[in-house]
Amino acid sequence: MMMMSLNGKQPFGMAHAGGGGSLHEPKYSALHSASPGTSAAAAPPASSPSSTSAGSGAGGRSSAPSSSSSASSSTSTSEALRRACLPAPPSNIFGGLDESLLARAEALAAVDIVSPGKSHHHHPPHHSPFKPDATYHTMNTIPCTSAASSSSVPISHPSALSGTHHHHHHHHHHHQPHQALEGELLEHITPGLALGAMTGPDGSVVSTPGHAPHMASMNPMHQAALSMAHAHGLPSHMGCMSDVDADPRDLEAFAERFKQRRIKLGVTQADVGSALANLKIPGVGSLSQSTICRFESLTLSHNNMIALKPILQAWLEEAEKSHREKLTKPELFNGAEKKRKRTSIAAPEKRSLEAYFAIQPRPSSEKIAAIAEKLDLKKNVVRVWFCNQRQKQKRMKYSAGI
DNA sequence: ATGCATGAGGT
DNA sequence: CCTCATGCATA
Repeated sequence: MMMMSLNGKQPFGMAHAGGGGSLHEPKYSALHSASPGTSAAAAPPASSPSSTSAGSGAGGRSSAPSSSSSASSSTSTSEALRRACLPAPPSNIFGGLDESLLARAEALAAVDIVSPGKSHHHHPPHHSPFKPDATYHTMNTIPCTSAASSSSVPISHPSALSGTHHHHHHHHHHHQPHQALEGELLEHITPGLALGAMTGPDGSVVSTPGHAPHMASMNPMHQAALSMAHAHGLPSHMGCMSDVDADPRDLEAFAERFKQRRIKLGVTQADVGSALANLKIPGVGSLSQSTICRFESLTLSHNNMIALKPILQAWLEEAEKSHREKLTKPELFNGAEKKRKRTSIAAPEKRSLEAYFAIQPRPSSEKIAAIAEKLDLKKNVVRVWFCNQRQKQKRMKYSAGI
């Protein structure tokens, strides 16, 4: 009974605090909508070349100054470059692959070729003692002292703006690694993946999150920034920048400045995320701590970074203004119960997946199913894993080598 | 700070 | 089913 503060925020600049306990109200982000590939609609608010976007726009923001489909990669110089830098040996199927890696992948691959006509009784000697995918969930007993909830602005407009965009697309042929190889050299390999795995890192002991009520010391100014809700238009000068600045270097610089100033204001990443909704930027709702974190660490796609920059910049300006004025308004937070499961893929399985990924980043459904069965994971889990892996491979990070 | 997940929008 | 932008749940 007496939890005064509302949300356990993470200690500022740092992270890793169980502070995750941040309970925010259901945030609906309207900021969504991606226009992959060729579409080059403007990002969020500022950029939109067409005035119409603002009014209707809401949900639709798309970015993509450059095409992004993996297939057509060369459309944008920067992106192509970026990707080229990533530590993923794309072409060398065997050339630069380590043997150990290959071995694992092969072992894995063996699975799918085994089934067809032959005896498919390749049942694993013994796989992990327990389901690798310990899908655990923790009851989220939110003791949240729900305060007055009110101004939740779930600006959710499913509408998408698809404006005129120049798009040029030349398709690239993509030679995909022959899958035949698997059938050839992998057959005899023994799937020893599961062996010697159990003892490993996969403690799988998910003990209690143990969030300590670590809120007691709040900076006097800490809340000031959270609530600036002036709906005044953003500085007009923004209109031109969001559309054109796509330099990773600028983004990197901005991200860093952003983080530093944010910390200076005593605001957590989660705070920023929620506060974003208070800026009544059309089409912009709140964002999660994750996203803010990723922005700061540049672990977002290039397009995403570009799209978010103007928004975060706007917030920063507002926050600093408010801070100066020492405007203090009551916080409004709310908690909602949400549960979700996060399957944890054990180390050995993960290694196998990685190995396989090195060979074939985009396995077919059948293969995925086979892999899933072999690793004793749900097919969907495997599929999602591959999706996420591809995304990671693509994300920006210190890829700004231009 | 990250791993796995969900969903929208496109093929 | 994929890609992308995001987010919950975690370590």
